[in-house]
Amino acid sequence: MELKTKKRDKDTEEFRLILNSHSQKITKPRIKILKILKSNNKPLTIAEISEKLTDRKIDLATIYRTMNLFEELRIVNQIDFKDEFKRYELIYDRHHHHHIVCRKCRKVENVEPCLLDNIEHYLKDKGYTEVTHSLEFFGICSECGSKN
Amino acid sequence: MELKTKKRDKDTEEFRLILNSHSQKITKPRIKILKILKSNNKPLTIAEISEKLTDRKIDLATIYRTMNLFEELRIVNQIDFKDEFKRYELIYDRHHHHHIVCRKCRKVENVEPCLLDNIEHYLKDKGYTEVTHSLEFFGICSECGSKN
DNA sequence: ATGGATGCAAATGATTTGCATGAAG
DNA sequence: CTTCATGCAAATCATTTGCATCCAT
Repeated sequence: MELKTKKRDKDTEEFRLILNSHSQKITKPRIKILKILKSNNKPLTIAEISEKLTDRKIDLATIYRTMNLFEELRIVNQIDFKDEFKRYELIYDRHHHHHIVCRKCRKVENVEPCLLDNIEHYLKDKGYTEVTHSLEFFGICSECGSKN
Repeated sequence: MELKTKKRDKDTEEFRLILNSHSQKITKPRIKILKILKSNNKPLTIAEISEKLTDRKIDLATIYRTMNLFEELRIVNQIDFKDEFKRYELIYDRHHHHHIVCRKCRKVENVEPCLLDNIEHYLKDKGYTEVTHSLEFFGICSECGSKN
């Protein structure tokens, strides 16, 4: 309880600084959404974010607007798992990584090594600036594979 | 004209074989859509496919159903450029490549080298099967960059 | 005070679906 | 002939938008 409160305050402080550095207003919905994103280790859909708001619900329109803002500010990354939902993940404090998604059970794991810096350099040589990339893997995980 | 007809017939023959090998019926809409995908070098949206149907229009519902079928059969790849539209590209006859999309003008170029086989092996070692990946790059192209 | 964020309701727009008809094997 | 694809219209559902109100600065 004591620990939890401490951690919460520390995160809040961090999020206030981030919003401030982008000249954005510090509001309850924004802080709450950032906390939910931080406490989850996988990309979340809008619906999942909404469900995790246990206390007071935030309007869906607000969540959509907030995520669009965060994406523009590059606070979150929009990730496509080739289903019908867009997913979002915090990027400000994580080292760059990717995902492997099971085509059957939709389980998500992180893929740590990022070996794409050389390709990004190649593109920069071609004249592109602000180069980023989006990389996701898809497969059948061992549990789903053995169940056939 | 003669050449064009020849080429058309050759493609048609190829597409008939592909559909046949998946026990799928050979229909005019399917052949037409495959031809459009083949004669374009970049991933197309449903709307773009529809526009390119100059002679007789195919119903949008049919295009959607066809693309969903082709995706399941792995005849096309669904590609996400982080805008509001899904895009589709033929995969059966191309060597694996990726894209670089300009964030401003949305120009698309191919990125040829694919250096990800080592990561796919790593994932297979972890127990995943049928591993594929989806990789797109985003940046500002030199024209858009100089225009500022 | 005041500009921007939120909530609510309504609109939008891509995608899906039900059903009758038509074409493929 | 029988199954399945197509066209059309209607439905669905994620996402956006307009507007009045509220809150952060």
